[in-house]
Amino acid sequence: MKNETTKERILAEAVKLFAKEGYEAVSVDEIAKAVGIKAPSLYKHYKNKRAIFDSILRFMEQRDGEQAAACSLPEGTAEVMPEVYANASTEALVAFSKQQFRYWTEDAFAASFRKMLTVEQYRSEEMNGLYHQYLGAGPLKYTADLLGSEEEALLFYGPMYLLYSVYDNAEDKASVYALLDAHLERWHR
Amino acid sequence: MKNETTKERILAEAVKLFAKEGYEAVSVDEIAKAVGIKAPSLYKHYKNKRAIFDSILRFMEQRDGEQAAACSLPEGTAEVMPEVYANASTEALVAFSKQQFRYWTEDAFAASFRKMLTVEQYRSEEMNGLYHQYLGAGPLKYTADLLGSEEEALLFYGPMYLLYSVYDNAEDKASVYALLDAHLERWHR
DNA sequence: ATTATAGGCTAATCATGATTAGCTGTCAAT
DNA sequence: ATTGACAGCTAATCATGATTAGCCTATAAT
Repeated sequence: MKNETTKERILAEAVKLFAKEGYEAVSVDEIAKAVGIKAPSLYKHYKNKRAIFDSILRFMEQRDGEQAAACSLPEGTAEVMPEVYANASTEALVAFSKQQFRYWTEDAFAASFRKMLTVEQYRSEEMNGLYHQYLGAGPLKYTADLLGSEEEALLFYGPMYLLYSVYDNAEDKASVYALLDAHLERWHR
Repeated sequence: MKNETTKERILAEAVKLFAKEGYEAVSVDEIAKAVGIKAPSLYKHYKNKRAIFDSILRFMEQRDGEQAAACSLPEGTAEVMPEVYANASTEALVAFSKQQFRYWTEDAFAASFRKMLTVEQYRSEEMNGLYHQYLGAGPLKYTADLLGSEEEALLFYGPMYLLYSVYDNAEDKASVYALLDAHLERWHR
């Protein structure tokens, strides 16, 4: 066993390709080539192309669980646990948001996954749901619950959401982090 | 000749499909079926599949030119024409933004085009450029020029940008317009 | 009336892409 | 030393998808 197993390499290369081209547009051959093996060998690790995609989803789901667990912010919605929300400070939201942004931009797998969701979001109900859970309505609603206002949430999360897109294209990534920090400063008070 | 020519119908159906599935994932057969003809007949109107895609881009480019011309806001960048920018009022930006939002959501072709750019944005430099020109860094920079601050621009355009995504999923579209209006109100002053 | 064109159709063609079959070498455990 | 699972490879297979060829009909212009 190497530092990274072939099965993992396939996942890593596949998510990169799916992010760039979209699931349908990527051939099994392309994935295999990226990994450095021949297409039929892929089938020793995954039942078929779709299974690779599904594994990416399951892998991320698991990762997300860990990420959430390692973080102090409450899970669930405000309706179910209002008292917990009342205590959560805006400071914590800011810190959490900064961490989330770094996660979705700096972590190679997460960054590819984010792009993959972006390009797959309109293909099915399921993908649409995941996109919103991770990047769209999900974080927005979460923020709204914490800030107690949908409009405030829009003002808080909208710029972050836009910065993902800016980040992906920026020559100078540091300047984007500076913009993010400046934005988040507004909520320090 | 009908109200809408076959050639136009092809464009309309194709952009819808490309928005949902992505260019590569859509077969010529699928487009033909949506139009109500057989695949080979498509070739009487377009040289090949790529030509349909290119026509969509050119059509939108033209449309955009008209849209911009019919609008009072200045074209070009602040660097080239600072005096024009100094005169443009925030009121005008708000009005323009509301119009833009309605355009990218209510106009069927524009809405599909927006989604198509979203799902194609990572495939090539060209698509990335168009995505940002129409929806990402373009409007952001434009806003920054008018407001004189990148951070303000983020605060202004970020929420709008997020609302496109919210809109696409909303059961109740009117509530999204309400949110947009509430957001834009902030800049009335 | 004749004819040319536009636009639709069916039946190839030809390439690509997913997947399977079956062979082979490696390596750990017997 | 032997063996079995693992992971790779080459050579099919089989379906789908883009595109072309060639035919047919309506209709607009002569």
